[in-house]
Amino acid sequence: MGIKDIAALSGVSPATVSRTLRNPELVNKDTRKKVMKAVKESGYRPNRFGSSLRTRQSGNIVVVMPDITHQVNAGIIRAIESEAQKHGYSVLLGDTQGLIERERHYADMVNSGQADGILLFTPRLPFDVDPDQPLLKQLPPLVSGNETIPVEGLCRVSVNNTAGARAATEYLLSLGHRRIAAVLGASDAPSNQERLDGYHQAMDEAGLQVDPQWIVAGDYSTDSGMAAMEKLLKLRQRPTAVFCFNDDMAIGALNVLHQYGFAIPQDISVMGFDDIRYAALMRPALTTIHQPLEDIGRAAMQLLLEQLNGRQPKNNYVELPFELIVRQSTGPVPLQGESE
Amino acid sequence: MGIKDIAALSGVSPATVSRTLRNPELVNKDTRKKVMKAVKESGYRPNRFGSSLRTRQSGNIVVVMPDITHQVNAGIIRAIESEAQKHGYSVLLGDTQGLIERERHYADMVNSGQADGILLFTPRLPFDVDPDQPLLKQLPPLVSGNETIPVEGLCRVSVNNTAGARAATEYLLSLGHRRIAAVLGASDAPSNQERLDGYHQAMDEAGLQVDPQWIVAGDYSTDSGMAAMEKLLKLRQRPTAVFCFNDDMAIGALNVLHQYGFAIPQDISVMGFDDIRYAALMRPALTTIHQPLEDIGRAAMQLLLEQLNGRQPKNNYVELPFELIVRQSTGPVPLQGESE
DNA sequence: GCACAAGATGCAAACGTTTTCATACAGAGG
DNA sequence: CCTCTGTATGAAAACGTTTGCATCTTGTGC
Repeated sequence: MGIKDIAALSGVSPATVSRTLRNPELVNKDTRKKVMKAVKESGYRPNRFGSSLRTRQSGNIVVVMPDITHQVNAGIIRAIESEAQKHGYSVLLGDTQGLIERERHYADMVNSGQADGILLFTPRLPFDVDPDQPLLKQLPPLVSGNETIPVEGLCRVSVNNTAGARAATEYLLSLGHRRIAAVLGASDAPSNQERLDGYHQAMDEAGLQVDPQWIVAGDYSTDSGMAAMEKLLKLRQRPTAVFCFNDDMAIGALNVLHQYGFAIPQDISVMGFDDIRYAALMRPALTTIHQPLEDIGRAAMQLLLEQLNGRQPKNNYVELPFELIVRQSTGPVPLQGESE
Repeated sequence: MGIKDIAALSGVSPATVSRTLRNPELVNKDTRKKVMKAVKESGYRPNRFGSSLRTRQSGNIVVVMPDITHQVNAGIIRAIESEAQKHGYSVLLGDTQGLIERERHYADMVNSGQADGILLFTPRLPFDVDPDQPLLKQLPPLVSGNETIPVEGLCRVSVNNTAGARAATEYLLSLGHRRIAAVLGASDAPSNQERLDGYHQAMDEAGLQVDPQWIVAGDYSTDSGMAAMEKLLKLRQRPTAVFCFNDDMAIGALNVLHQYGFAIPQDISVMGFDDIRYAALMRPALTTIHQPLEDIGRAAMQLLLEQLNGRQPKNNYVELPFELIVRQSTGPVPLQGESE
């Protein structure tokens, strides 16, 4: 059941069969019909490897993520896959489990021709590059998402983390909060630095001095959110609002606060970032910054498709809109908070 | 940079290079070293397509899931991917978004040779089969997971849903509950039927009559859990405990109960199934049945590997242990509940 | 010293496509 | 009637591996 059989079946040459399937406009209408008929009847599917070997195109893309188990990543990859399939590409899953060696392993797939392009949601470029050559020329079709790698000219897509964090902080300020803590994400994540910038911008513009104790380390995990909250509660001057740089940490914070008997948001306000599905289902429901996961995934894939089709996209940075979602975990600053 | 170049570089034939890479034991130690050196220095990676074309092996497996966005699926696929990579396989992601046409699309990948095997987490076999022939002979290397397709001899892996649901129900019974409602999952999911069986078994054994009104339809989504809970609250004789067939629905139920001002578990107990990450983070934390996602994924992959290596696994059904996780959403039956 | 086995290696033919180049034919313009 | 252009097809050469078979070498037992 190779292309030769179809050729024989329809009385033409393999070349014509191939053309019928890939460039129908090159073949006469009647011939086309004959071939199509034979294809249908035999259920012939071109062998991908024969084709790939010849064309040097795999029809695969690989998406590299630190942990597909996180809502945010799962949502994004789902959109990617949908968009990819629409354009005839299959997606190879690359969950790095946080290991750099794995990042390299997946990067290798595109080097070895197993994938035509790569979607990177990790904060590094896992490629060996010659520092003397222009970087971009050495990279395969690639787009960086979320943890956007700041390389001039690199295709990137994400929400504006800085503006998002700033909007979050400004919202807390608008509620009257002045002592606003920030729980940071993974220290090697660009998104973390960006969000921190946004926080600082808002505080600066409000003319507020930030007590360094209000800035506490985390790593985007729920546990780190809990630990951070514990630390904040021990401060002499407790913050009246806590802005966690993602929802998981905010959920951790919520739990610690409950445990210590605090009322939210009466005693203390909590904000997240991401708007994962469970944010709305918490008690109290979490105020947060929404990320349009589907749009991110789709945009990333589209940017990659441009490159795969040989066009260098005009806009190599796609910035998607975030949205402030006000729920019940934030409220006006408590009175004693003001007066203290 | 083909195999020929390496051959030239190391002064041997392409055949020997190939053997060095794939069956080192066939080649003399010294030769092996020479070749390896050339490979290292040139950074040569065998072209997968040349190889695949010849061997008819893709080195890929495809995993088909209804929605990778769900914790349970994401956790499983992560384990699969890890195990697959360990054995040199790459995984193609197949998120069906619930569409049967997509299931078929992914099934086609293994038919067209793009994947060597398939891991199915959907409740259907998306293959065209000849009903006169023995079914198993017509299927590619395949294992069915979670929504286990009940075909004699098919490789399957899952927890014992029936026993799990039964344990859940028995636990509620042990707390003194008698009016125990069940919120069902997707009606076409085998897991749903199995869990329902378990529920009935426990109720029967306790000698309790099940009021049909206590059995309410759902589809494993949070929304359906909410709707179901609303329905249950409208009953003249309200249940004192609600067993939702997954955590998402239980979380929905929890939210509705909060909304109506019920105290959990004082007024009403709620149980889930799955033990997703957020179950422990709910207020109150959700009592549930734990599924060992990692083990499920690994077992499924191992079962597939057996088949890919030409061995028919001796045990074609792997049943993994569940665990009853008691948290705060369940408690003794309220007194008025007993007396009513 | 000979036959034979075993161990290494090379030759060359696949595997199933795509695509360049050449050919064939038909119609148009002179 | 001849040439020219354009359209439709086919022949054949890749693409990069793997592997059956043949060959050559070396060692072993008699």
